[in-house]
Amino acid sequence: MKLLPLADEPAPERADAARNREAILAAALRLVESRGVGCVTMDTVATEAGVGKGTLFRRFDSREGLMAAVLNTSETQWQASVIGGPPPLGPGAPAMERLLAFGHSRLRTNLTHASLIEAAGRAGQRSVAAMSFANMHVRYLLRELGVDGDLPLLATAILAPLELVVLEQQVERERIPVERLEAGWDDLVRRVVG
Amino acid sequence: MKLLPLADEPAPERADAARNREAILAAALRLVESRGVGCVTMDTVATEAGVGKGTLFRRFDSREGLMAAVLNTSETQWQASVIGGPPPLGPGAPAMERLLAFGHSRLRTNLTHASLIEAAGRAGQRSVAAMSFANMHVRYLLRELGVDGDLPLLATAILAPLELVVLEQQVERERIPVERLEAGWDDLVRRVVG
DNA sequence: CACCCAAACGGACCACGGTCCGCTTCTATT
DNA sequence: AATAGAAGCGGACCGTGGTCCGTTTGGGTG
Repeated sequence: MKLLPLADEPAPERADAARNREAILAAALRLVESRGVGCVTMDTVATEAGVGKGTLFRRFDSREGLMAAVLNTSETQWQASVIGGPPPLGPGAPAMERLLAFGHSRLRTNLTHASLIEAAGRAGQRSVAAMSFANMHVRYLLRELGVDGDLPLLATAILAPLELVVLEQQVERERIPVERLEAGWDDLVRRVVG
Repeated sequence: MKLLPLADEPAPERADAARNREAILAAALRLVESRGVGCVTMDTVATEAGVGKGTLFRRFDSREGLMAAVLNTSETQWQASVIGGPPPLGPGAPAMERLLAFGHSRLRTNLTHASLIEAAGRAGQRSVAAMSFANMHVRYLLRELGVDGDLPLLATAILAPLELVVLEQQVERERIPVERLEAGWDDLVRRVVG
């Protein structure tokens, strides 16, 4: 007899499903770093993973979804180093130093994973993890610094210039060197923190 | 005898080409506002404009390019009202008021044309007109306000939270009402201007 | 162990963006 | 007006993302 779930649990995953998810993710990661995001088709990933194309789409919804999942692995590592890594990015340094280190790190990370982020598109942004974590962390640091006001919005405002769309405009179009972007961001932060 | 062009002129447009460009743009605009950006295919536009598909792509490079061109028409109108419209958006109001009005207007415009902007993608951003104009205008107002520092970067930083990617996250995901976004932006600007 | 059915699978199929190339049309020149 | 050749045209064609549905498989039940 089956027990009725009281709250709707997220539906347990069947064994083969889990195995396939792993295989797909592994194949995708391998292909992406071997031939570059742009040259990885869904068919290729499916073949490489030894599954049908339908399976890819059931698991990850879309190409964007798959790329977002791939991106998520490195994103998770990064989050770990923010939460528990060495200062000044990790805990142990004064809030202001941490905030600046955070911005620089985020800026460079975004630039590094540019093509993946782009390929992940909206799926990447809307993944609860990515944006939400950064915002929460900045909010925390701002509070620590005694800033008052609408912290969620202030955090977003500070984070916005680090978004890939903005960075790309500046780096590619206007040929601004990364160091200047960092300096500019520091300036922004100091003005906002006051 | 043909006179050699001293500087490379942008190559004059043949009459039929110009006619077709008009027809395509008109058809695209009509289709976009009648059935929505998402339901407009390149084939449809071609048919509606009475030209071949190849012609579309020769003129506008890609779907993004076409959408960017469509977007550009309203963008141009908007720019006109910033340059020569009634205050506080247009000239005649104190710089701070103008700056705030500018932000609000930009915010609402971006939200209004959300789907088009998205469809225009990178082509929309990189169009020299759009981003470059806004940045230049903000720079001008900041200078007017006696702000010093790296004005191009400061302007970008102020503009960044008004980018569609950021706005959508806040409006759709976090259900933040537009009024609060405006207030938040005002706060940001005041902190930056000091 | 045999049975069942919901969940998962997979690959044929479709729609759309984008390219290619042989043909047509414009316009400069005499 | 005739001509030539460049610029433009168009639609058959291709690759890829995404869907659909008949078939297979996992794992709970008696």
